Amino acid sequence: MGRSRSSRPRQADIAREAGVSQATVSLVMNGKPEAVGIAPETVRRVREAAERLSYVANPAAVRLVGKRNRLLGVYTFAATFPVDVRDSYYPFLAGVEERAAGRGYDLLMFTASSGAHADALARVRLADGCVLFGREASIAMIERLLDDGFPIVYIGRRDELGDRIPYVGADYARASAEVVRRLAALGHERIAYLREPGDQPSTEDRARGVRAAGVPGVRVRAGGRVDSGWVRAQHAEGVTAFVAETVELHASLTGALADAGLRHPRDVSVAMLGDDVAPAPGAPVVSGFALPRREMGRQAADLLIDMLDERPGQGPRQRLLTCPPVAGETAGPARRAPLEGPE
Amino acid sequence: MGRSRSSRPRQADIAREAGVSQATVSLVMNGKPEAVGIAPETVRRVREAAERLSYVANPAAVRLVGKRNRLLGVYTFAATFPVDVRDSYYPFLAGVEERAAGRGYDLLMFTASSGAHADALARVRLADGCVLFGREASIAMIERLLDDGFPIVYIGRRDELGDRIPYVGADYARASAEVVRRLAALGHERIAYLREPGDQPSTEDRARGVRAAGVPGVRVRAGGRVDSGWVRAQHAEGVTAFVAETVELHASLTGALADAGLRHPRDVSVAMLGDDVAPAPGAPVVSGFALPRREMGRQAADLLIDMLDERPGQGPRQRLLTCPPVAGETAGPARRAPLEGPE
DNA sequence: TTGTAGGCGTTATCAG
DNA sequence: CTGATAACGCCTACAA
Repeated sequence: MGRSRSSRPRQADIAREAGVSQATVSLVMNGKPEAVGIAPETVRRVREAAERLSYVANPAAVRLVGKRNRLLGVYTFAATFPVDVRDSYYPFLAGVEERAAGRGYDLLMFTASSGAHADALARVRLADGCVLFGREASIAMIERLLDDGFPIVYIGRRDELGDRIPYVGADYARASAEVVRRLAALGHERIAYLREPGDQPSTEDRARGVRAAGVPGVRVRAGGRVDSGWVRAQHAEGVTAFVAETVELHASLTGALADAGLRHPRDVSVAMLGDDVAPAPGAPVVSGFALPRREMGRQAADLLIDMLDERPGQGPRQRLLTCPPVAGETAGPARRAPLEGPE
Repeated sequence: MGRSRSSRPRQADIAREAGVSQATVSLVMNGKPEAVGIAPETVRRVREAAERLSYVANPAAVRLVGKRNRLLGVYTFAATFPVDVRDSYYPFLAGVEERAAGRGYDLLMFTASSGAHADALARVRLADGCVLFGREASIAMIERLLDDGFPIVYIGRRDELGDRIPYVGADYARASAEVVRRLAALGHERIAYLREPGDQPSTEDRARGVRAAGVPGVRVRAGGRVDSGWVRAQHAEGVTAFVAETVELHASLTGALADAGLRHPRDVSVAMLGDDVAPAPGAPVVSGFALPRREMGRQAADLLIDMLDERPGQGPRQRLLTCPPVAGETAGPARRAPLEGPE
């Protein structure tokens, strides 16, 4: 008996069944039988035999010989925030997956368990190329991958490596400027802007946008959580609008506002330089702008696959997508500060 | 110069670097160097070279020789709904990922474009095992995997294959019964139940639960979208509550109710046999129950990894998790039907 | 203690 | 159209 039972059929088994050679089976199964000039009758016999034995090519063998695994890596630089970043991560993934599926790639998601970038540096190479994202990227790791000629695309702008690294980012600067201008148009003259510490491009870009808005009364606070004392003080100084860079800062801000007894948008306006992917049920839509996450994922995957398939890249290797503004419910017309006394 | 740049390093490359044979590299990398008796000095040299080149074993090659590659597969039988099922898919994925990360596995997500399940399910064998999910599973293919002894775990109950297939499902029957009983307790005597056509376990289980609730005035409608005419007719016949099996049916139902000028929960009550993962902003919380998606993902991954690592399975191979009820905002006390005339 | 050789299932290239 | 044969990258006896 040919193959031992319980092991799956190989091309050799089909060949025997159909009375042909294994090479013929390979040719038939690869879809180009007539191109090579194989008798229709033979093709039929082979196909039948394959069907009968319910043959499927061993993917490991196929990929081994193809020198490509048709795997698209997805690596996240885990953030250190308490909030589950995973939530904001899936929309990107959806976009990547959509394109990968369309172009015949599977996704290899590297789990951020160890967080040890050293190990990651190697594991990432399990895939043919890799989409990277997350603030707090390890530039050393990225540089190393680039040096080795390993194909990567970053989701999010990265300028640390000049034009060496392909990316698909969001135009934070422009969108942020618009947010501030909208607030100004609503009559807000003093605006407090809460930014993250550090110098990640995503942070710097937004800061630049805020400055570029050209609204004079903007004060900046870089750093962590805020409390009711701080917001009360700001309000007392005439601040009528708060702009938080991230979801985390926004959460901190709304908490502080609530503690301080300030309602928004009634007493003050609140905006965010981004959006909230996983809003609490019943929470108001935050004013700000939306990240085209899915589209970023799509374009990143396309860019990467173009590189892998050695296609002539259709577009630039570094792209910034525009972010649609979100009017939201947390910002409204400015109301002259605390002249009314409590309640 | 050894390998061409941009081609991933192989054991042969390391061997050259370390001045040993490729076989030695394999022995060292497989962790049993001292068992075979390799000089510590040699081991060190090999390890260093591997590190320097960021070596990782080619998963295809590993699989071809019949060894594990610590990749956990994830495959979704994409539904054919217009609504993006992906949304309800990520919470499961999050659970799977969490456990995979914790136990040292990376995730291999198999993508299937437009019902090409045959091809995709063949590729699945590149992983050590696979978590499957989605309604509309292809039983034939699952059976094939089982026959070949390929480790799989289904997320969702599957009874088509008896006890051959391990799964982690939700206890739809019990949760559904509770939904109906809650409506009854609110005074609803005539309830219209909209179920999907077909005989998927998830559908049948819920139907069984609805029957088991023991509420006499329940009428069933199996099939697609409903319109305002239908809901109006039901209402006229004294139906005061509607139960939709799925998000899709629920969406159709609320549309029809709006068209018919019926408000819920004021005029009629609405419940769902499940929850809405991606509710529209500002949409009310739908009464029904929650699927413990993340936990299902966790347990499925654990179950599968137990099989892969040949651990003594901690629990049963087929599990049903209970679904916490969700009071929601769409169901309320019954209000005697349309005796009040319009407006 | 280390190297050599055979094989996993497939593709691809030859000369027959 | 068919055999034979050489990769692909890795593992594992078996030799030395």
